[in-house]
Amino acid sequence: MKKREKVTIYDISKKLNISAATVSRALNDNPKISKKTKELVAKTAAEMNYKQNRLALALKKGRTNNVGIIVPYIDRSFFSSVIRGIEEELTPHGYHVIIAQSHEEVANEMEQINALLNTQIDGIFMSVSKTTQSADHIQKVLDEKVPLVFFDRKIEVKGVSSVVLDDFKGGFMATSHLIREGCKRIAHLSGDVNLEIYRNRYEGYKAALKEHKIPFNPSYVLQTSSKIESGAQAVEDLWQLEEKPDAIFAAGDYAALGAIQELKNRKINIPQEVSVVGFSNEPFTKYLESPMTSVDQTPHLMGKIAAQVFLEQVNESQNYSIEKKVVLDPELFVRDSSNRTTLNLQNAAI
Amino acid sequence: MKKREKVTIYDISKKLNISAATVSRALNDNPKISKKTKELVAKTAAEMNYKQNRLALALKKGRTNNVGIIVPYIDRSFFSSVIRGIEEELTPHGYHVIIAQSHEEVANEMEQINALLNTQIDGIFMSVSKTTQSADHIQKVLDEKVPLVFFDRKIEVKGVSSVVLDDFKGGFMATSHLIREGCKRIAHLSGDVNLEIYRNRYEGYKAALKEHKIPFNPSYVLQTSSKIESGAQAVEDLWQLEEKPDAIFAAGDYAALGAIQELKNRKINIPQEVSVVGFSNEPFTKYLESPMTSVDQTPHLMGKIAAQVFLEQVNESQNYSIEKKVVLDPELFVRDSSNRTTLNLQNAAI
DNA sequence: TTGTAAGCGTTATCAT
DNA sequence: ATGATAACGCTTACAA
Repeated sequence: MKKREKVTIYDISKKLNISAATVSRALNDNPKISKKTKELVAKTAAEMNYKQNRLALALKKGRTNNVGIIVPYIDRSFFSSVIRGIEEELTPHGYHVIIAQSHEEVANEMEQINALLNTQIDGIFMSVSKTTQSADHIQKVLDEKVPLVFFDRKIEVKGVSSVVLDDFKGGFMATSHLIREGCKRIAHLSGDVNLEIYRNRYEGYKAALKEHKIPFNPSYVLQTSSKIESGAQAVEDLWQLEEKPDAIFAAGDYAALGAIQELKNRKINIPQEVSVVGFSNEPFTKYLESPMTSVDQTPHLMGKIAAQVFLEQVNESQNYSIEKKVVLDPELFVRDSSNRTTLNLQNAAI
Repeated sequence: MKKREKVTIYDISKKLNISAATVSRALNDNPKISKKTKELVAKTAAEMNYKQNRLALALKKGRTNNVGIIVPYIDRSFFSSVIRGIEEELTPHGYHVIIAQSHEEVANEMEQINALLNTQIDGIFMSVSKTTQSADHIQKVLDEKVPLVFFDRKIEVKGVSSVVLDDFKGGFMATSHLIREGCKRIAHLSGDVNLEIYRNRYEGYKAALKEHKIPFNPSYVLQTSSKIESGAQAVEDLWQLEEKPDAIFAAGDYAALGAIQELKNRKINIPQEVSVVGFSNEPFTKYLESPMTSVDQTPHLMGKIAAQVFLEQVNESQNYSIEKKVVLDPELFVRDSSNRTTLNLQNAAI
């Protein structure tokens, strides 16, 4: 492949018989440069098809205007929406977004962090993997004084900002909704307890029961993975019980879908006999034959706010340890799978 | 924010009283460096928490090991899957992936291209926007001798490699399948004709009709957008006709879903009275009450192959104009929405 | 085997 | 208003 030849400010300076410094200043609209030279330089640069080499700029300035995003998988609806939010907020500020996947493995997470630090990114956005327990690898980021923002899945690290959903509230809303619909024996399909988000959804569930004076029954709580089969299995297990549940609040939409499928297998009426609520508001939930009620995590907004938090952090020049914790409100989309009473007109539209 | 201090090879060289060049060589495992020095340098580097500045390396070498990907929207299931494929193929080779969105606007596409070229990416992957007509902005990429690979949506540019689906075949397979299921009056909901992919699906549809000696009826072809309402509207229009269709092949899953919804409104039996086939195999299609038949575009594979094409291109050092056109085979997932005869066991599993 | 010095393309400091 | 020069952190001839 032929070496690609780049036009530099030196080429322009030679052609115009002026110094490279002048060209640089003219290009940067420095007030000390005469209008005439500026125009001349601009014109010549365009003619020669000059393009600024942002690499050299980055080396000089010590910042690349690149940020890294580390997520478990980029093709999950939730994560790709967050990424989109970040991209859209940051692009107008001249930043570029580098993405990396952890595949839910803390080892990959470490590698990706190192690789990103090597490329001199100006910041890192990250949603930790399921297997992340300690904060050792996170500490390296802080040591380098690279701004870090957690979103959705975080671990507690002093001095690190985060933007997360109020998962407690989400669990509380979902459960309260079921109670309002008349459900009394509400089961909970919880997620991986290693992740704070699932613990919080569970706590929200318990709090709602308590507030409505409904006794908490531990045998109604099963841990599931975010797989359809896992949700179906949970129903099988629950239906071994003497007292069957009359509602299921799943901490994830896939588990909820599996539950629905197994309930239908058993000819159980949804929502009349058993109501179901999921979590995440995955796109598929609203396209089901009887659409599923689910808690929306506002991922696009989460991305945008995470980006804003980063921008604030970068612009604060003095104190080097601002920590901002943003907690977003979840939104409950009530659909057929839990709607025993009236049709919620507000959310009936797609 | 405190200026972050970086450890350079000079810091190491001072501490060890050797030259920076030796440090550099030792770090790069240069055979001319003694084992002893290498070990010493490695140890000291680790102690001092040295991290290579890949920016300086990039400036020196003229390559960043970053590639850019431009897609209409990153949070569309198809695109995020392709991106995932590219990322997974390229990460082991030390590349990082920068993503950018065009929002289906050619103007944004141009801006993103320029921005990416400025950051000195080593290659660009791109799926053109709906509004892209000419190749002027593409030519700039070629002028800079930056490897370019189109995926899925391409425009014809001499010397540019591409990885696309055989959309003709996809349309042909879908239509032939419907014919085999006994359908005689097959309607087609086509997509934006500005995009080659939709024209090809349409051509595949026509070819299948022809092969089976089924007369082509232009009033059975309607242009739709990739919206649910658009598919529903199409059914309304089609059902004005004297001779109603007995099958619908939609060039997109959302239009197909809209069609299904409207057919159900009209109490029309699917698939017995009208069979429906979509295109893209969006995740939601298999979770529908009666899952939808759809043509899969193997996006993850498409990403991986696009990445491989790029790698080949980079490694070819001599001729600077290898053009590779890869065409992937679509895969038909037969599900309930078109399955009049037997259950296809092979694809029955989720 | 190791050291010296130039260079990648900018910008910033200090002169003029 | 403009020019000369150093510096960002690294690699790589060329010397030694």
